[in-house]
Amino acid sequence: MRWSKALIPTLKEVPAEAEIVSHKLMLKAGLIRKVASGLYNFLPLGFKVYHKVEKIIREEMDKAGALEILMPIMTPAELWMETGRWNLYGKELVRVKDRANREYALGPTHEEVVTDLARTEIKSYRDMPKNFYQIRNKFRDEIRPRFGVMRCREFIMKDAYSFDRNEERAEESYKIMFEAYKRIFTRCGLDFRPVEADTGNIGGSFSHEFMVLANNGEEVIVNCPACGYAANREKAEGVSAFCGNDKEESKTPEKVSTPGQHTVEQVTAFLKKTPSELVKTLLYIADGKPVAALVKGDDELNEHKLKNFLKATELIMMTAEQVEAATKAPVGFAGPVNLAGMKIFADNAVMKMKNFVIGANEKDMHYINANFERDFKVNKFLDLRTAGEGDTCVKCGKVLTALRGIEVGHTFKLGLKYSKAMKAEFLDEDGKRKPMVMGCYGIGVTRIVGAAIEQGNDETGIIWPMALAPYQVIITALNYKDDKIKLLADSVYEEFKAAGLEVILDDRDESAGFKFKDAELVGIPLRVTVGNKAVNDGAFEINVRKTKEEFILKREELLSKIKGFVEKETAK
RNA sequence: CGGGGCAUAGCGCAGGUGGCUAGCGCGCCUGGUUCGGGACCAGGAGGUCCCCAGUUCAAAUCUGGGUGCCCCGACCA
Repeated sequence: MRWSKALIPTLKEVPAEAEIVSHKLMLKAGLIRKVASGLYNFLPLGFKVYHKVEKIIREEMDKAGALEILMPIMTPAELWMETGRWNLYGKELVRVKDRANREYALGPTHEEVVTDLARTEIKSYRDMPKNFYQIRNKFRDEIRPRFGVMRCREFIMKDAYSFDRNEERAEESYKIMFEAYKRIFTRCGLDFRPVEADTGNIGGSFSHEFMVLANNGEEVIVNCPACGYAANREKAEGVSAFCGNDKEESKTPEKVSTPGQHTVEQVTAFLKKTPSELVKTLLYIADGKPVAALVKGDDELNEHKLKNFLKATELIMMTAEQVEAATKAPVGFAGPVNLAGMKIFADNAVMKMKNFVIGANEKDMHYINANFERDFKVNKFLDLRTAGEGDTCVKCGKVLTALRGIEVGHTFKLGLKYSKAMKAEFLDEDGKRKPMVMGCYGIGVTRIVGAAIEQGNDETGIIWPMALAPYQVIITALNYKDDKIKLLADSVYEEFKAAGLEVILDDRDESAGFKFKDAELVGIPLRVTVGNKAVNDGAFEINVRKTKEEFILKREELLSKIKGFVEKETAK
């Protein structure tokens, strides 16, 4: 490609809308342009990178035995009703009507559609295992699209779905995908980590997320450097550093006045205690029923854990009015004593506490020296708190750390959730009809482009991993109007092209500095400068974007050295 | 969904106490000079001042309503 013929609209100033570095650089380097909130045009350079990611994914999926198909974006409501997700998915589902007023969802994921396909086409255990995948646009009406291509309303996802005759085979399929994912992200040149994750909206028995490690990541990963345990914060387990004071003598409970003290910090400071000596009572409505959750004052309740335990489809914190109705006291004084009409669940860390502070369900009043059993009953102790940095690892007992990550892939072992709901059955060897055991596996293809930049950049611009770079080499022809330089630059360009290198020739009538800056911004891994030094002395300056190394090559060694470098840098 | 902010040329911004032809930098076009780190000179093009209504002799500017975009929050006991 000749730069003069391309469309690479680099910017000196970034549009004010961009917040994080990858978004800024994608705009600045002319990779994307916004159409509306959460909707982007991919310009030629950005789309080239996208294609590189897509190619790697397709190669690895095919190698893993998955079968590429194409399913419609517009999917009939009836399918979604079969699994109940027409209602469950909520506002995130983009719904459209056709001229006959029939309803459709623009697919946010395709479990219903593939399961429908599988139930008609897979009839026997002999037809399995099967793994269908597609690479397509997905639609999710996000509450808040943000960070450019990271969280979009329309994005491109690779989604795969496996069908097996039993649990064991399904686990094999899962493992095959897990390994394929590791290869995919490795080949993309990303620093990533698979972590245990919550199953969320998709459902199923267990899942892993593939996180690209980055400071701007939306996800928090709880990680044990000692044993390798790693999980999404939504799911992670950890033991609170404070382990309780259950050896203490039980003291007499006492109602104390705490006028105007609402928050944990206020109450404990007022009573000259620490937050870890207080148990906070959080009130929720779970599928219409009130529940109370107790966690230590300095811990955070993990709503995912509570929701999963209750098997609730909806878990909403009570409004101030609901709290008043339930506790007969304003918000800030809720406690577990005499809390009528609801079940009380407490975090494991609370179990060992003694003589703690709780709300008294009375305006401006708290109890001190409260204890379990004597003062109130707990229906069940379980892991309810959000784990974090400084906790003790449940696997090995060492200290946990926290990392930030961008979720680029997610694998789920679905089990029978969809096959049962949609009657996707097959005839097994024993002549019995059985539901297929499913797995599903997603990769955010467009998101990988952003994640790669988030991981590879410096003050001058993007630093692409070789495997994702839109071009492997840029030939910067200084003063292309000069016939000698033009002739020489063209000959190098043609030679590289013929040798199969992905090369762009900067033949624009711009100053040297301008072209160097653009090459660095756009992040081409290798730059060959053709100027007077090349014409007069046969000295071609090579610049390595990533390391800022600089060296001089002779004309005849250019191709082989450059080619060697590209091959070495491309992860296999 | 709650809170906050912004909206003026392709991008970044100024103007705003109502007033005459709406500016600046970058980018863009023409010509010339330059040519190894975002060059210089001269000339030029480009605007429904987000939209609708109101106040007024007069609205980018004041008032009301709407829309779009961005940020924060949705962990409060």
